[in-house]
Amino acid sequence: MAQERAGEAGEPATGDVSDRVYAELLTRISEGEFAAGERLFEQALARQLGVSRTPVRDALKRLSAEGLVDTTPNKGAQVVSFTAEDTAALYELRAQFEPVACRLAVPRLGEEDLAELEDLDARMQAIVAGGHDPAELTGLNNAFHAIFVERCGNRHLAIALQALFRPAIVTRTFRQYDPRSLERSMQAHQQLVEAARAGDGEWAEAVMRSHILSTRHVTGHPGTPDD
Amino acid sequence: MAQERAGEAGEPATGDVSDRVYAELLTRISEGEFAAGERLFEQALARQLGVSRTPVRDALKRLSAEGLVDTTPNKGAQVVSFTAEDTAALYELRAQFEPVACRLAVPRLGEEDLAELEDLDARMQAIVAGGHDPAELTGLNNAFHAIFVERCGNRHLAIALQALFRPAIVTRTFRQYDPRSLERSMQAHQQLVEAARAGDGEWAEAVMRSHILSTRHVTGHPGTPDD
DNA sequence: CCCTGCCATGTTGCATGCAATCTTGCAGAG
DNA sequence: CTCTGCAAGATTGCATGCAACATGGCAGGG
Repeated sequence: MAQERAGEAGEPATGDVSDRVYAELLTRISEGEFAAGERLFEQALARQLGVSRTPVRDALKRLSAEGLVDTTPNKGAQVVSFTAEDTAALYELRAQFEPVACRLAVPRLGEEDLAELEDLDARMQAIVAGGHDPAELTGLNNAFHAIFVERCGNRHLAIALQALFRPAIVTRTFRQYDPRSLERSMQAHQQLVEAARAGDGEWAEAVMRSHILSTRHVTGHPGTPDD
Repeated sequence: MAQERAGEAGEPATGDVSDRVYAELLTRISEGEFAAGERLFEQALARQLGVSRTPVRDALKRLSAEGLVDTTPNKGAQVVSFTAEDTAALYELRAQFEPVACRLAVPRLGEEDLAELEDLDARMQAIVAGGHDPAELTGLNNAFHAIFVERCGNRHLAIALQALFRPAIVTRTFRQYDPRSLERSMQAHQQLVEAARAGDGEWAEAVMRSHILSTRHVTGHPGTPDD
């Protein structure tokens, strides 16, 4: 859900079933169904998803390349586990690089992208207004941020940035959502949409930077919202 | 040849044969044996390397995730081809980020790493002094730069940076080596080793930045040396 | 002569079988 | 009681068979 877009930015194109499995595993990881450090067995997943081991294997390899699972030669894959320092560093890097991607992307956004941003924003606000479902919100938020990364204009920068950002979906699950920060994030998203509509990359960059920084120092304790 | 280190930084660990195939394809691509845009057929490569299609498939997927080959759903993989703008942007990003990684890495380098840096530097100088073999030099240079990236202290930053840098090995093959820039690069490498020995991250950062920038503006024409 | 539709070939993608390796539990010696 | 060695189970990694899709050539019609 929300990751069902065929080609995000990297080279996701593999097969048909393979992509389904990948998407499934991705959402399961992001929704916290798999604990950090939990081993992922090919055969078990294959049975569960009603497919062969091959596409599962492919998906795990892909997740491994993206840094979402660790694989050891003859032992298989397990969900990454982060130390507090890792998480902090991750946010630090994000705060530095994502705004840049944002600035680069804004002038390149088409009407389609803008519409999607608005749609995602609206859906997130709807969730916040009603009953909170953190998992679903995480997915939408990822999609929201992904748009800027994907459209930054340089394939390899996009790949590199996604390598940085994707692991965050693992850490995020372990935090609660506090209403105050959440509201602030929603406002930031709205402002991002506005800046994007205005085609003002620098504005968007600034908003994105403050958006991320605002979540950084609360990292760990009371709970960061979706950034 | 220089890529034979088991685990670079990302999650390379797969199998035994699989890694061999990956390394082989990587060097072939970097040495320009495969033209840009050339299709890579699984079966053909499998026959050539005396293995099954499976490890070849794995290796191609890995290269795809790293942005070295493009894959289309039912068509397979082909070597990436860059526009001039892509290459320029790549160097731009490199100039921004690699020095940072370098600064972070230097304080973390152990005696072993320093020795390897010196060794690589020495071997590159030997090649320059004798008959030039650009291909071999490229491999050594990649290994040299990789050390800084790998030791930067953050796994995910390392992955992200490698996503940026690895594609450069494709573009580099298409340039000639001009003695003047080459000499300058060698000096930069030496200075990097010195800075690393001194544990001076900022110095190393500055050297690395100028090192990369010195190669940037000649990109395309007369030929950049190995950066 | 050019264009369109079909058919044959080739290639990828998925499923499955087998061997090598690692892990886990137990038995036996100290 | 603890530690070591072994053996059985389990899991990954590699090889191969089969079906689906894409590509290229050829024939037929305009």
